[in-house]
Amino acid sequence: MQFYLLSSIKFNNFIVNNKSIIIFKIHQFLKMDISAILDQIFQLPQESKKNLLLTTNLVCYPKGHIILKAGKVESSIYFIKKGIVRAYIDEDNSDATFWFGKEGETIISMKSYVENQNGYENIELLEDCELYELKTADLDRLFNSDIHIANWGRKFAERELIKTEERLISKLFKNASERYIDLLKNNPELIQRIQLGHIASYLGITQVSLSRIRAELK
Amino acid sequence: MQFYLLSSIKFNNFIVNNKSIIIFKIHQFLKMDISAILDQIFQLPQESKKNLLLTTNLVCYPKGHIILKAGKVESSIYFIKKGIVRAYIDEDNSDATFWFGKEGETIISMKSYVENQNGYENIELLEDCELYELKTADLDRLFNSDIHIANWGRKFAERELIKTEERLISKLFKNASERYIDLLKNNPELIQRIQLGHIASYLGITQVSLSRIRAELK
DNA sequence: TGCTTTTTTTATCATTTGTTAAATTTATTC
DNA sequence: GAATAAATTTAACAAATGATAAAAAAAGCA
Repeated sequence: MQFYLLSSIKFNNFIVNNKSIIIFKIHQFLKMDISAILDQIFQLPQESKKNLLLTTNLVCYPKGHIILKAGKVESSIYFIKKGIVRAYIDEDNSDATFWFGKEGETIISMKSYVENQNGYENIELLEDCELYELKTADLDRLFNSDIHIANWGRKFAERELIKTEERLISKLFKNASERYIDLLKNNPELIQRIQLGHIASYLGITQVSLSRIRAELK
Repeated sequence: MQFYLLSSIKFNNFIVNNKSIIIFKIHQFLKMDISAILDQIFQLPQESKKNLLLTTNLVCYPKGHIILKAGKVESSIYFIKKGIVRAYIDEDNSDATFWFGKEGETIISMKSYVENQNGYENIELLEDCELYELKTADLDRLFNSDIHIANWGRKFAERELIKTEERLISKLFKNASERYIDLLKNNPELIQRIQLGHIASYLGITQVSLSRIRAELK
C-alpha cells in the first residue's frame, strides 16, 4: 500500500497541513433511483407503479447541456437520478435563474405541458446528469387510464405549488439577507454545488449584492 | 314610474351634475355559478360534474369575515360565486397580503390540505361574498373514486402552479413599477376593487412606495 | 350635513440594493 | 506548472425602496 503525502491541502477555505487531523465532510450526493423518486411524491399501488416505471427511460447528458428549451412545446419530462440543474429565462444580456432541481426532483415546463404552449424556461445541466425520461404523451395516457397515477400527478403539482408559493412569500416579504440565510439553512447543498452567480439570481439579487451579504455574515 | 333626481353624484373621482351626459362605466362584477367555475378548470363528463356539484353548498358571509384561519387544519375549500377575498400572513404589527381571489377562483390552504398541517394563511372577505363550500373529506372521496375528478384536481393545481411561478419570476426580476403596470394591465379590476394598502403588499412594496409609483405614472 | 375615522398622498431622510470597474481568487487548459 | 479564463470579492457611487410623520382626500356614520 502506498501513501501520497501532501504538504498541504486546501479544504473549505482553510489551509490544512499534513500533520493536522482532518475531519472530512463528505460531499457525496447520492443517486436516487426512479422507484424512490416516484414514492416520495405519493405511494402508488404496485401495478400502477410498474406501469409508470415501464414508460421511463434512463438517459445521460453532460454538464452544460440544455435539456429543455424556451419557445417550444416539450414532449418529455425528466426525473433527476443524479446531478443538478437550473431553470432560467433569457434576459437581454444575461439570464435569470428561478429554479434549481437536484436528485429526486422533476424537470418539467408546466406552461408547455399544461397549456400546450411554448414554455418560457430553459433548463441547463449544471453537472453531468443521469435522468429518467418520460414522454408527456405516455404520461397523459397514464393519467387518463389509471386513477392512482392521476392522483400521483395531482399530489406532485400540489406539492410544487406549496414550494413555489413559499418562495413567492419569502421574496415578497423578506430582505435579501434573510432569504440567503434561509437558503443556507434549508438547502446548504445548493450553495456548495452551484456557483454564486446563479444563487444570487435565484434569490432575486445581483451577484455583487450576494457577495456583500456573505461578507457581512463573516 | 318615479324618478329620483340627484343634484350631483360623485363618480370615479369626478363630481358630475345632473345635466351632464354621463357615460357609465359599469363596475358590475358578475356572479359566477358553480357549473361555470368547474368548467373553467377542466371540462368534466356530466356524471362526474353532477357528483361534484352535489357535494357543494352555497354559503354567504359578510365583508370582513375571516373564512380560513392560520394555525389550523381546514376542513373546507370554497369557490367564489360573488365577491373578492385576500390571503394574508400575520406579521408583527401589520399583515402581508400575497393572494387575491375573485369570482370563479378557489379558496384553499394548500399547506393545510395537502400536508394535513396547520396552514399559514388567513383569508379575509373584502366584500360580502357568496361562496360554494366543499368539504375536503368529500373532495378526497371523489378524488379517489372518480378519475375525471382526480384529473380535474390535477389540472387545477397545475394551473395555480403556473400562475404562482409567473408571479415569483415577476417579483424576482422586475422592479416595483413594472409589477404595478403589469397588474394594471392584466388585472385592472383588482385595483378598482381593493384598497391600495393591500395591493402594495401583494406587489411586495409599502403603501408609500406604491403611492409614489402612481404619482410618477400620472 | 357635519364629524370622525380610514385611506391615500406627499415630503424628508435612512437603508437596501443596483451599477460599474477593478482586484483577487479559483478553475481550466495547454 | 505557467498562462489564461472564469468566478468572486471589494470599492465607490447611483437608484430604488423603506420608515416616519404630516397633510390631504375619501369613506363611514350619527
